[in-house]
Amino acid sequence: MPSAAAGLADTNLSGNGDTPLHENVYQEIRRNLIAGQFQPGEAVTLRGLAAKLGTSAMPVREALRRLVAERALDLGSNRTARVPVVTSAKYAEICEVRIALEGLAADKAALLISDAELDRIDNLCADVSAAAERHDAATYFAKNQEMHFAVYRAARAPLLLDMIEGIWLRIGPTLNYLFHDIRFAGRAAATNAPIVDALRTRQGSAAREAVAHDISHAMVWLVQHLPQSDEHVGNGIGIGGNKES
Amino acid sequence: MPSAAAGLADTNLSGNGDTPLHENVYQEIRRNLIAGQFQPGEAVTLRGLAAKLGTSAMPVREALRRLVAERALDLGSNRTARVPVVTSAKYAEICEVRIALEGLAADKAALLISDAELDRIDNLCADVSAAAERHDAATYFAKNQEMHFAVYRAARAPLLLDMIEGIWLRIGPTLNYLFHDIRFAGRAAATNAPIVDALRTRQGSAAREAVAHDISHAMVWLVQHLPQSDEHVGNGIGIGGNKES
DNA sequence: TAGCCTGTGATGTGATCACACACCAGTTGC
DNA sequence: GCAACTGGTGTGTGATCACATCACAGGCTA
Repeated sequence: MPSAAAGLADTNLSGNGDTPLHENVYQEIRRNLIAGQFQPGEAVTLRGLAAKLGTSAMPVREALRRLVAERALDLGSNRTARVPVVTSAKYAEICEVRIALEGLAADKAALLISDAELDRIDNLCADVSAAAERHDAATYFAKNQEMHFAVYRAARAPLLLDMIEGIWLRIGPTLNYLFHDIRFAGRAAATNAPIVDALRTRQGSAAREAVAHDISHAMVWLVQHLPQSDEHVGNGIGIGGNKES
Repeated sequence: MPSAAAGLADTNLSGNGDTPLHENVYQEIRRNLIAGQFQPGEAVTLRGLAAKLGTSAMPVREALRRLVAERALDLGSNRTARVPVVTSAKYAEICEVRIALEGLAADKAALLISDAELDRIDNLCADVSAAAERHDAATYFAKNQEMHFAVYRAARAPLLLDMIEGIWLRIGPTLNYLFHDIRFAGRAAATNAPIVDALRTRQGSAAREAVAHDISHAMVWLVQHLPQSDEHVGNGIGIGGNKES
């Protein structure tokens, strides 16, 4: 088995018209990253990915440089890009930032959101609950993300949205991979309803607190399953930590 | 005059031992960006910079890709990298995010800061005031930045610090260039003292509010001098907007 | 004189090659 | 038997080349 891109299906991106090749490569890697196709700690090599994607090393080089700059990949000491390992300590810090940023976005959204957006968020919220009921981790993850970003997009703050996306890109690989490994409990989903309620009544501070509670609620459960240190991870054993307590 | 890197002095980065060349190129461009050596809206070309820096186009290509990913440069429609033009609307949004992020950092710093760090911040604060008295915009800018980051570093939150650095990198070019153009008024500097006071008494929420006030105070003055749209900027005329009202 | 048109230069993009370094295993020496 | 050396393989890095595209200037034609 080649060391790079264990879960990445072979593709061919060479024939896509006008958009630059490195852009497609970037999107492809990013997509697979969010979908949890890469194991945290796994090495991502230039030529390995180039072979998988059917391109030369050059577009991959640019895509990796971009992902490293966005902190979606880590640059190890030997300059090899690796999928970052989110430790419990790092995740706790990330959640503090998320509460600040996503709380602000929810606050702004409460004052600017339209009824149409509200209805769409309601539907997404129902999808999330349904997926949670079915223990369908994959669509839960996708729909939950879609619902949250529908809220944040309503804030009409592109820079803020951009930064929130960057954070989700960082934690996406680990969380999604975690949900592939650990049986999804079907909890959460109840913390989404207060967000919609606050939004519908246009209460900014209530929306902020609802988002903060949603993030905190997920955190206290997740940190138990995250590794405490980023050493000896990504060798095929799994995410580590206290998997069964 | 070549179109790229108008204010960038010729350098030679080729002989620097072990660190990769593209890393040095990145640092060099970033340094010049923060120092206001590039005009907002100015085009930054591959071969132009390569010639200036005495390297081939390859390291420059990677450095630019990285800076674009960090939003320190914009990628125009014709795929040419440009120094971003921070409009007054964008700056207002940035300040909201800054208040959320830097406020959080100040809050955390108040609980973790050491006396030695507090003394160092005190000294930097004095330097800032002295530079403001002398109307010395360059050192005011540098010392003010150093002082703020000394506070944020005391929060012991590397991810948070990283994001704050990213934001300063975005607004640095415009603000610094603005201060080169417009006579620096010597205001501000009085808003730094409350930050230090709150830190010294370990009052987190007070530190947060002091930082928020510092950011808002600078904003209301700056937005008047920022352009309202990013069109027709960077053609050598200047930053635009209502320069003399 | 006005409008179009083409040639030319510059730009980003992608491929390919050569090189230095790191890692890993096999071998040789003690 | 164990340690140190040594070879090969794979890695990122940087240079160079070829190509498509775009902007603009200059000249041509109507």
